[in-house]
Amino acid sequence: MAYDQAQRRYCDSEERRCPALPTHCATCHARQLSICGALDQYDLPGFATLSSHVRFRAGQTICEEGAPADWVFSVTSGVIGLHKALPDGRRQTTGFLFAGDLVGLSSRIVNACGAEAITDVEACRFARRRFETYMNEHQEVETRLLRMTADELSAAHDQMLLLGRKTARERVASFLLQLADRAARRRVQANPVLLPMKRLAIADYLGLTIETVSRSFTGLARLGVIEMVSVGAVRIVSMADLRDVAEGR
Amino acid sequence: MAYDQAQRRYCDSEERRCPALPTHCATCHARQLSICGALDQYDLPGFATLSSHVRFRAGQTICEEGAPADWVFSVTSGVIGLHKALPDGRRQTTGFLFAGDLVGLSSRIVNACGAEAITDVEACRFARRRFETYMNEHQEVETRLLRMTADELSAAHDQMLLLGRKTARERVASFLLQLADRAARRRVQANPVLLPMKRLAIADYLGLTIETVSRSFTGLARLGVIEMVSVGAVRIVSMADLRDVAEGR
DNA sequence: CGAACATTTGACGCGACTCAATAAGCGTGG
DNA sequence: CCACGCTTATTGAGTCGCGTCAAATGTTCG
Repeated sequence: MAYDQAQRRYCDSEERRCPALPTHCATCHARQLSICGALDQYDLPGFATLSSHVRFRAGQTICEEGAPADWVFSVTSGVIGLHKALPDGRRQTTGFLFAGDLVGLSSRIVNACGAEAITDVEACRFARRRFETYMNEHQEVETRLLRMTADELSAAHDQMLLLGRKTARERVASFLLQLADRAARRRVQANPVLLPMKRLAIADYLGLTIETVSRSFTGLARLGVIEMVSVGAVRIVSMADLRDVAEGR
Repeated sequence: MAYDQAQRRYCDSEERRCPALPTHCATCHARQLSICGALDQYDLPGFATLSSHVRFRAGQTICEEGAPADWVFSVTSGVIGLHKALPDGRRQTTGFLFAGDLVGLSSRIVNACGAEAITDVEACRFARRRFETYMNEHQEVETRLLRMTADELSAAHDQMLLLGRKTARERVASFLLQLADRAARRRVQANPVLLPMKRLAIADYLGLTIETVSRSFTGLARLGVIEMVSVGAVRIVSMADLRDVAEGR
């Protein structure tokens, strides 16, 4: 996460989502962490006192599906995975959240999804009750949240197309494009795409098994559209070709 | 759609979503149609003039994926299907909308999904620009829309679990439970579940083919958890057993 | 009644899953 | 620096659920 000296803040929130309101979290004492464009302590007096800074180690459970939805989190660094599960243990990851994203948009009374730290994570935690009260008192926050939730919904629809209709290879190609796209928007390294999550997490997100994910990577590499730099980094040789593969053309 | 003499309105909006604000559409001259709890002409003066009443025949295209998102629709009767498609024609239906639902929640500049009339449809149409302006001026509308969008997002996550991890039989069982649930909430016939859509529309929604949908119905019937009353009506013999099948237990 | 369309059923093939073995990463300690 | 053990990733062989293609049956409506 890069510190912008000119703006005196860290810059890893997504620019598309947070075009106007650069922010930081006053409860993170040592450093000023970008929390989310939706939440601006300057425009919104008293906001900073609502949150506390929390950390999670990779693999740690942040909240469980079906548990009371007491908290809203704003990711400041690291990656969080949201997931739903069936009684027999089959699991579907519904999304990965990066710095600038909010955890809990789809929850009301109980958590719609479980959340797990994919990497080490830092986040700002808000009591949902107070968060919602504050939101109702500050319409600009509510407007911003509505936009973010609508964007999430749109992304969920894309993922439904992926899960319902795409082949394994198309899914993995689409996933790489998603990651590259998000990285570019967050202004971090986008071409050798970094994969912060393990194969299992990717498989859970794409509705596949780890073996099929692995074979799909190999297949894409043999096609020549990507090169495996390492297990956790993929060079996209041709963006256009990868897009064609992802869309089944 | 039943007319409630006491409340002087039609009652097919979903009670869960529209708990407090019974409404009707002043532009529907002959009858007072419930449009959506979020949109109340009494609390919100001038609102009625924003919309016009439109009709679509079954099978008609309401709007196309990727086209400019000029309109927001509020369904007053019938069923609308939202879908996304790949260049080669593979199609995924992302949701079915019934009376009381809004079309266009996930769209911003262009339509995130295409929309098609599954049955004959009546709806109220709003110019998106004016709708959003009005929304910004009336926070209660925005609050309601945020809730509706969050609910949609939660439903989308459930569907991702279905598409990514459930077997064909589990998907069809889940689908029947969804329909029964919505019918109950809309206070219309819920046990012999009515299927207003064709097998192809069901298949597109569940990420299957029509043949597999058909075989799954037959399979569930042979299991004894449902009975096919007709092509468009299914009796649920045991709700609990059907739930067990849907969850893979 | 009959044509057009929708649904069901059957036979078969393929893509992704399962199970199993091998290889690659990675931290630890000698 | 390398040896060792543990975790994670890749590759291979075989199976199975769902897709494909084809035919039969049911439904709708002029």
